[in-house]
Amino acid sequence: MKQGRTAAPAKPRGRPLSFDREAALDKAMLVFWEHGYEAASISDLTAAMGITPPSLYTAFGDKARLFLEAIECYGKGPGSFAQRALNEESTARGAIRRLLGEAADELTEPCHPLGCMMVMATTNCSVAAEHIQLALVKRRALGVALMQARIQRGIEDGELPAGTDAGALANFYATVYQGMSMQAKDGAARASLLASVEMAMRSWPVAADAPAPARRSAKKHAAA
Amino acid sequence: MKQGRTAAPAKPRGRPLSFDREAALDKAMLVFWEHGYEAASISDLTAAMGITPPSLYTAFGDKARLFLEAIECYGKGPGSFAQRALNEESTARGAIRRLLGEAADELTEPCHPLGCMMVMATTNCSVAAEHIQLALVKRRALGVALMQARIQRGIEDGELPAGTDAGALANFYATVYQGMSMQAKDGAARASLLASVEMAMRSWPVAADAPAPARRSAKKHAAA
DNA sequence: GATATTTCGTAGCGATCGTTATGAAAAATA
DNA sequence: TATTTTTCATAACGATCGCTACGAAATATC
Repeated sequence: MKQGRTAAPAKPRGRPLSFDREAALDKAMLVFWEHGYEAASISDLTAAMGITPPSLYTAFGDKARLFLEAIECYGKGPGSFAQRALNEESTARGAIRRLLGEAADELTEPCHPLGCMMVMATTNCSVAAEHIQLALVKRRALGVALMQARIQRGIEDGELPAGTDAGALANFYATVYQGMSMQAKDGAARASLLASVEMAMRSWPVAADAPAPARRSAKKHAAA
Repeated sequence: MKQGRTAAPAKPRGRPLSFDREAALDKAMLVFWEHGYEAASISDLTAAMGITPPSLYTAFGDKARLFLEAIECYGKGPGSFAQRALNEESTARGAIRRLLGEAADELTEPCHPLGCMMVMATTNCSVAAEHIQLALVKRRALGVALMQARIQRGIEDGELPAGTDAGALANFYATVYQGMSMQAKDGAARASLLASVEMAMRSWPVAADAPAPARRSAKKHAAA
């Protein structure tokens, strides 16, 4: 947003913001990512964002709305690899493999908090934050739906057996992804996650008339 | 403990406890299980346990010690199925399969909170609770070690190929288990988790000279 | 019964929680 | 310059956090 000087300057009336709203949101995202929604206090957030509580509230509404914006920020930033993997690969198998492979990189990246923010931020919370948790559950379900859609396309393309249950397959790989996120948070190394990705890909369905998958090491990139 | 009238009566001097310590601990476990360590407040706990704060502190020390006791209580109670599965099955494959299969039951059981307490209770917390989180990380690693030991025994028994990486295999199934816990917390049905268990078991290594695993549905119980 | 020991309920401790009232400061408009 | 509008920093609000004095009540020992 930040209304660049492109279309409508829309000269604001009062005193201008003294901080970069997007940069502050980025810092807030990191705090929520690291500690989760409830454990991240307003004083943690304002300290990281470099602003005072009144500035936070005038710019973002309240803690809940700030968190929801931070989630979107995550989805468009560090979490965007998933959508790219699903959209850019030519096969469903290649898409899922790339998604999990890049997840092993992303989830263990030392430049930012470990694990997936969507997975970790509200796994446990008080009754007061249940609506926040619900919002994240929906968001996660949306991610699974994207995987399912990509797999369904693979079925229709003949890449997967006709009787394949796209929903069950998507659920399985979502389960693996969420487990990888926990492992990363617990300190698992990238190589350890990649080994689990290899294992998980062995469960990929093969067409009944297709040759059995190679017993020994599979190629790193299956997509064309 | 509750010192039954078995060996040492050890007649206590002062006023006796007016509540059942183990029953109260059980209630506390449920609260921690549902909300996690930090989101479970002392007033939540005392309300569920039916006691006042001073009674809680004299009986259990403080919140952290109560939580650690609750974790042990979980491991000996609702979470004990895992150790039984690993100990009682005659094959490593059967043990892992039973562990995950019973997890699908346990994690979605409507009689108590969803998911695994060990996995959910401290996925995200403030810096003040980092030592609690560390204790749970260790506890989870202990569970993985048990799986690894069972798999290693399978390798030595010739059930699995000699070159199998027991640690990697244990990590994979731990990843699936933790992912299942998240899915259950998000409301996934038992059948959905069982489908993921089926998928995960397809990754089980087969000996090079053994016949390939059946393409169609595998038998429900692989163990003897 | 007198004393010692332990737990009981009440009530409140200091600290932090998320949030906001208040007025000065900085910009556009008049 | 005067007015309007918005953000700024200071300070504090009521509520809740984990935790604990305090004295009364309940038991064992003397």
